[in-house]
Amino acid sequence: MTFTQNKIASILRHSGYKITPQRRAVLNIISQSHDHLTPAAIYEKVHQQHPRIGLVTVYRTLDILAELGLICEVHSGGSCRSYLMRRPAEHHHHLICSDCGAVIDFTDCDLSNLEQRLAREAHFEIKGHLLEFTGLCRDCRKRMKQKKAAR
Amino acid sequence: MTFTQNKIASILRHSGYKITPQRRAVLNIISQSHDHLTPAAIYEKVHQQHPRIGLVTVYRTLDILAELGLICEVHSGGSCRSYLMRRPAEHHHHLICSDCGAVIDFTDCDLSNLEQRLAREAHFEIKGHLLEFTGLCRDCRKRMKQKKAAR
DNA sequence: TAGTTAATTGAAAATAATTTTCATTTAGCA
DNA sequence: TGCTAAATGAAAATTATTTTCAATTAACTA
Ligand SMILES: [Zn+2]
Ligand SMILES: [Zn+2]
Ligand SMILES: [Zn+2]
Ligand SMILES: [Zn+2]
Repeated sequence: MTFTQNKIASILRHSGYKITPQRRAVLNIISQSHDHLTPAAIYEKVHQQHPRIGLVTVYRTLDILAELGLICEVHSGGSCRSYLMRRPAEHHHHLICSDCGAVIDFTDCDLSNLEQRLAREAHFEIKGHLLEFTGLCRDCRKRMKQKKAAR
Repeated sequence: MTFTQNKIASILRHSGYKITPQRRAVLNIISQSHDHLTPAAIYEKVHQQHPRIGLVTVYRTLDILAELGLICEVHSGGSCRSYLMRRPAEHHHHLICSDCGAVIDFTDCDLSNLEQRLAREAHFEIKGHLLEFTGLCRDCRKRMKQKKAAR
């Protein structure tokens, strides 16, 4: 479950941002897709429902949504800057299929031991972390097995 | 300690690549810097010693070196596509200072429990992971403290 | 060591990604 | 219903990356 429309609207408003149809449209697209989407892909989809929207607005909207933590940026695998809807409240990470790009969330990263050790050893004050696993999703594994069997 | 020049040359040659002065120069710059460098920054430095080198060659060289695992790509923090020398043989990760960009390596990530759990729950075949911590390095922490004290 | 050849290079052009500028429009509020 | 600051879209500007192609060169062979 993602944030509700209302919750999102309230967060935007409280941060001094207006709720515009364009911003709604971008949010809708991202929350409807389970995959991560590049700015260009988001633009394309939004554009179908909202032909007058500009790519610039998509970029600006993404910056705001990411800044507010409503969406998250995904890095692994080729293209930088893709976006995913953020699950509410909870810190989480992604499992990304290197074949089809499917994204699965997980929440219990439990890096606190590692974090403490590193902070101590490197005299770092750790503020955050980026953790992503890559591999093959269930479907892609199946597909590969079938291919192999067919040979 | 990074790979020796010879080791690197041998890896390149075994993969069918030639050892050119340009490739040497790019490797030297990356291995001499402890920070991660963008393609543009690498180009700038290489260019000083090697004025006739083109940015295109830098891009092509980076692609090859990354493909062979001799350097690694760093993602966090603003600009995508920065490169760091890879420490030999061992799997490792980075601590990145969000203030000055300093990079510190660490090796013992020990994500195997998490990995197994995720593989089981999500039916994923996990092939790799991306883990980076961000925070403040020793020096930047000091600097901040001094600033605070001065107020 | 000279000759051969496929890989590599650099310059320029092409393409793609992102940001800036600015005149016009609009959401949110009184 | 106005008012106003924020947001928008179009176009231009900037930045990042890739492609193309003729000239050069590293590595191998005779
Ligand atoms: Zn898949
Ligand atoms: Zn985490
Ligand atoms: Zn620092
Ligand atoms: Zn690891």
